[in-house]
Amino acid sequence: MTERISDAEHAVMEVLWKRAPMTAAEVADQVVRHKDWSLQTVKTLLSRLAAKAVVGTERDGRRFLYSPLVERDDYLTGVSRNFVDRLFGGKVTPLVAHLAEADELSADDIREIEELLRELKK
Amino acid sequence: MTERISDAEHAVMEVLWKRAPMTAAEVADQVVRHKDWSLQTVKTLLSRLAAKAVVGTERDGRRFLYSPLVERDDYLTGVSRNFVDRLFGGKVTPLVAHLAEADELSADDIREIEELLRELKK
DNA sequence: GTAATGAAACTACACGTGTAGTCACTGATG
DNA sequence: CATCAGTGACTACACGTGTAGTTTCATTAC
Repeated sequence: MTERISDAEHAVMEVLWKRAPMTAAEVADQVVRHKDWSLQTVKTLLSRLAAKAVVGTERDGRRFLYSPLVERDDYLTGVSRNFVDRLFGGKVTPLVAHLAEADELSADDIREIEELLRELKK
Repeated sequence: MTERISDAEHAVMEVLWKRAPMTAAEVADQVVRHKDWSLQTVKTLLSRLAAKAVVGTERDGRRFLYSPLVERDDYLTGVSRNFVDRLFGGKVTPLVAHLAEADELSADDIREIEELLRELKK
């Protein structure tokens, strides 16, 4: 069971998944481009992620370097499965059907997905 | 902005979406088939949902009848969009691609989705 | 060596959520 | 009429989360 990652923590993870290892200050610099948080907030989130062993720390002199210990792909798989399970009875088709009905799928999207599925069958 | 519905509240809503209006006791009877909750817990959740105007109440003598005020479809659309936005940059294709790579899509699923997309293009 | 700086660690605090317990009221029953 | 059973209302309480402020410790600059 992968540890739960909250929304705010997820924003931090996205930064670390793009590049790692990074110092807290570097992470904060990146995060602040999207979220209006203070450095302290980002540090707190990093600590919580470290406490949950979702990121690892490595001492670099007087500061830490942080790196993800969980792969982005694995995380996405976990939450996606959970999402599809809870809301669509575990089946992907109803999810796609729903998005389509709600007009969340453009004609381009449909073409893209068809192409993707064609590839998958090979 | 539709009011946020928590996980536990969602379980209650699923019951009400299947049949409504229902009394608190009836809802609890159904919910308890899946969740190991007390009647009081279900009542609390109903109250919170009513406070958020996600369910409506109608007096029936000394008790209440509860009905959803939010359509299941609208709710699903909201959370799905939110989910796809946050995790897949708002694009559905990467979501499908991800599920496929993670082997969450069976050959049958793929056929179903292809069929669905064919229908959509008409 | 003392002061300033920068980093992590610790503390804070309100709000949402999961999960109930208890109270008060109102009809029904004997 | 006195009691009981069912119901909603109110209260509780711990834990997670968002969002920091404060403290402490080590290093760097004078």
